[in-house]
Amino acid sequence: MDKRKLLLEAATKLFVERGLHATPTSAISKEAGVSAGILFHYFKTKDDLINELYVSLKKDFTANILADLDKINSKLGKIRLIWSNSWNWGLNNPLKFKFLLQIDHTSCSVNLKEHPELVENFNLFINMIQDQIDTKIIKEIDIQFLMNSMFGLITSMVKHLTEFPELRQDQVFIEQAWEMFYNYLKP
Amino acid sequence: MDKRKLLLEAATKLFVERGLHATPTSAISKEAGVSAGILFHYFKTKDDLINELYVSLKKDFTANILADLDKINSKLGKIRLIWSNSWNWGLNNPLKFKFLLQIDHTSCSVNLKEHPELVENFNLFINMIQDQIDTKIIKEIDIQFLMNSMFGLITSMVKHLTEFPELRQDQVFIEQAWEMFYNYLKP
DNA sequence: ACATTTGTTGAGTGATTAGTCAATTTAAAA
DNA sequence: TTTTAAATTGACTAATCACTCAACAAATGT
Repeated sequence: MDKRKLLLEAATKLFVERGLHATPTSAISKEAGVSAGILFHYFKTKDDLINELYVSLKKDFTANILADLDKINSKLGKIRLIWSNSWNWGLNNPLKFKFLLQIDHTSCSVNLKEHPELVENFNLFINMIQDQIDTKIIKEIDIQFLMNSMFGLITSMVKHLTEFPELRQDQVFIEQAWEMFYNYLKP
Repeated sequence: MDKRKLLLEAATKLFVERGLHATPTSAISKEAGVSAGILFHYFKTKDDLINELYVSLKKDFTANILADLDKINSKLGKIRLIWSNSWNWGLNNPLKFKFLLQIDHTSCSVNLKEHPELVENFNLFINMIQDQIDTKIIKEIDIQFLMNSMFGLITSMVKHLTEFPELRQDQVFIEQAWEMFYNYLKP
């Protein structure tokens, strides 16, 4: 029974259900089934909890979307894998996914650049794309822009499929959307 | 000096800058340059203010993206116009745009379906797309899914262009992104 | 001119919240 | 076993917040 973990999970659930502004720390500890005080044993402040939760989920996400990348040889295949990895993580972790989205759209003083693990994965992605541009596998394009478009597209589609699960022939959508996106990336 | 309007504008700014959870009503009235009490003359509660702000901006947005639609005859041209209208509204109203995004990604008990004006515009859009599917101008696709993908893509790109204005050859991006999306829509 | 409504103020209130802390339990080390 | 350290509790506090209200000002109608 790792109470720290219980707190983080309870927080994720409540933040997504009610929003940051309507989730007191007392509700979090109650949901986690622990005392009110222990929250401040593991986290200095409420903001600190939000921060740590966000960073840990972001790490979870980036680690997962880069999984098995070395098993693919084709350069294009690598982007394609990242594409479906992101998609699958989103569909398999709807709560975590919604929490990340929520924070990404709120001013929340979380500085991701302080976390070397994240910066490293981020650079890995950037370098990979740059290499693909250099070798003319994809067209000349601002990489940040590409990244945001890509995740923006995935995000909105995953959000929709999570809301309307009856639609889910997941893999079909992944494939179709990928084709659209690759059409855009082609030189 | 419409104090109601001043309050809404101040609220938009502060909500975007600090987030809902870190913006007390006192800060809003201070930013607006009015007394603390008057906020509750114009809005029953803080949530009520958030609600009214959101609905009014959503109306502003939908009204604008459907503007001049009757001046275009080509069916495809109509979607294309909605595309660039959305894009332009986002770029021209960055604060309002970010606020809408923020609420859309937070659980906030705002019920848009209570507002006939919004429902009407929403149906207008849906019917237009359905007609285009029927006349084989675009492919068979779940309309809600199409809508979310479309606005998801626009959203992420607008967000990026707002953050990095140096990139902005706006119209080029609008055109390129539209081509990608149309490629997806083609039967 | 007066009366009536509407807009505006800001000090005040009760409720809620983040965060503390002394006391107690549990676990680990010696 | 004894000692020491770490985890856990929940009542408590100080601060903050949403919201009220009595008093006043401005506008509007008669």
